[in-house]
Amino acid sequence: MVLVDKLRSTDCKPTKLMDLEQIKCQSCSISRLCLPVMLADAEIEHLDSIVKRRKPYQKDDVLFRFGEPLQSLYAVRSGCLKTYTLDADGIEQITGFYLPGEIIGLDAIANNTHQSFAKALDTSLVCALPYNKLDILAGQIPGLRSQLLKIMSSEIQDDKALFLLLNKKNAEQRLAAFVINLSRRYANRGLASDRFQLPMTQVDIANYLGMAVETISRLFKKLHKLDLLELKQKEINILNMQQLSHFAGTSCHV
Amino acid sequence: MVLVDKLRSTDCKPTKLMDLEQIKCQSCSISRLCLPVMLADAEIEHLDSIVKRRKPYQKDDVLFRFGEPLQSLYAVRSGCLKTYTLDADGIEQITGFYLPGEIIGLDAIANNTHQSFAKALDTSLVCALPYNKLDILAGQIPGLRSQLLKIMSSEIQDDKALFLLLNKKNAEQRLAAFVINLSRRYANRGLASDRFQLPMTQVDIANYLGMAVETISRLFKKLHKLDLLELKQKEINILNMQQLSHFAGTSCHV
DNA sequence: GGCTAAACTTGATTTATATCAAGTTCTGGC
DNA sequence: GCCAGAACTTGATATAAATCAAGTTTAGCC
Repeated sequence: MVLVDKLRSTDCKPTKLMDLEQIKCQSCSISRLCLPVMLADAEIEHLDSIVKRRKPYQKDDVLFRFGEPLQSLYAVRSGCLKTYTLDADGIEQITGFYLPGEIIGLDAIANNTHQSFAKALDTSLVCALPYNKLDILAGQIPGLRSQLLKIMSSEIQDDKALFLLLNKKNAEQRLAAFVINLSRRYANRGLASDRFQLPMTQVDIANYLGMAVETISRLFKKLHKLDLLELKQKEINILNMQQLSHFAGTSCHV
Repeated sequence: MVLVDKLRSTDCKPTKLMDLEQIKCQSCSISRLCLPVMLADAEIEHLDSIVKRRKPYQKDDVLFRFGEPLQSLYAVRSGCLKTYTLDADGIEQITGFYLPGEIIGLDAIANNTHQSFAKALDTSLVCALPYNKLDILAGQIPGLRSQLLKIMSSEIQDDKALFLLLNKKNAEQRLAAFVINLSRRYANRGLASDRFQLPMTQVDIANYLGMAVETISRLFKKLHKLDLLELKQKEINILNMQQLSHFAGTSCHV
């Protein structure tokens, strides 16, 4: 099955789908990206006991909707998801993409209400972290408390970086930076960083980066012409990482 | 003295400058915006004991620099400050403005390093919250832990909203939304929301919103022509809050 | 109280990117 | 293996806002 193959390629050990749904934090291949960083074994077990593992979400399945009360944060185990709001005309406004090891729903903590919709872009496994239990556990385990604060701080950092990107950079710098950013996130989870599948459509990328799809298409072509990357169907192949990074950072007045 | 007058107008009780530097969390007029929300008296006292009150920062004084280790978060008591980074050419890129009751430096928690510069735009009083002590205290006081998480979540919410604003709205909607946002924040601290001083220059606003100063100037003029607001020197006078909000939210195709 | 630099204003011109229009290619379901 | 809808591509045109240029006003300083 396609699904099992996909999951296999995500995890180190070849395991059956059933096992992947049940796997514990202790043996989770992405735990170093997730919450259990630096926790003692007993503490991880404690955390593991509150985590609810969900059956895989299929493409277009919705995890939560705007306005729903916060029940759980979601840690992505495999696949990819997006968060989005709807504007006055009901048009989708994508606010984020989430890869394995990343936590969805942190913005809901302030007023116990989800601020966006979350939807799977692909078959995805997630762990649900019931927030009230997580909060209590954070009071008992100093390492978990610190880690939770760090994860939130990290999200604030990322948001500020995105802000600067959108506010100060032109279209090609945005797209280059977007690709570099995805690449770094794949590298972090131990996957190939110079060759990977784009989990979202170009329409989604355009929406997220505040550009027209046509512009995205033209710019991918331009980046290819410059021998910086190749895009075949949805597979990105970064040909010159260093120059692409440079391109993303500083304006290229050519 | 100008300073004392300014502080007086910010605080309920007329007090001497010396008192304001020493005032405790228990009697701080902005405490409901700051950390002590919902804490018991004894807990507030506990928090109060770690807060270091600083002499006022003068206009252009720097609180911390990019790359410095995180010592303290800063709670604004009066005045206004900005955070910014420098781009490759050394040009200032403003990432935020901070009003009384707001906390500066949350993005530094992830890797214990400040991610920006922070500078006073005006004579400003701040409380320094030593982070290691705050973290420990958060482990002892559940209400403080929750509040800290909520404040961080709230910052993430604000960042996402800003992201949507910059990504999806045109220049006049951005400016209108910026003014509305300031107005709401003044209202939150119990000050006039329809008539207030702009604490930053138009150059700073332009920088923050990713626009040219000329555009800001023209748009303020346009908003005035539409009888939505008045700008005299640095004093904003919102003439039609409802329409201005509407203007900020939905595109006005006129 | 006059001088200087910064802040702001106004108009003319340019430009990056959106929009419009009309394709082609890909993908999933029967 | 074919069909329909979605995704992507390509070119022509429009436009919002930047840039350039040259003011005027404001505010701090000796």
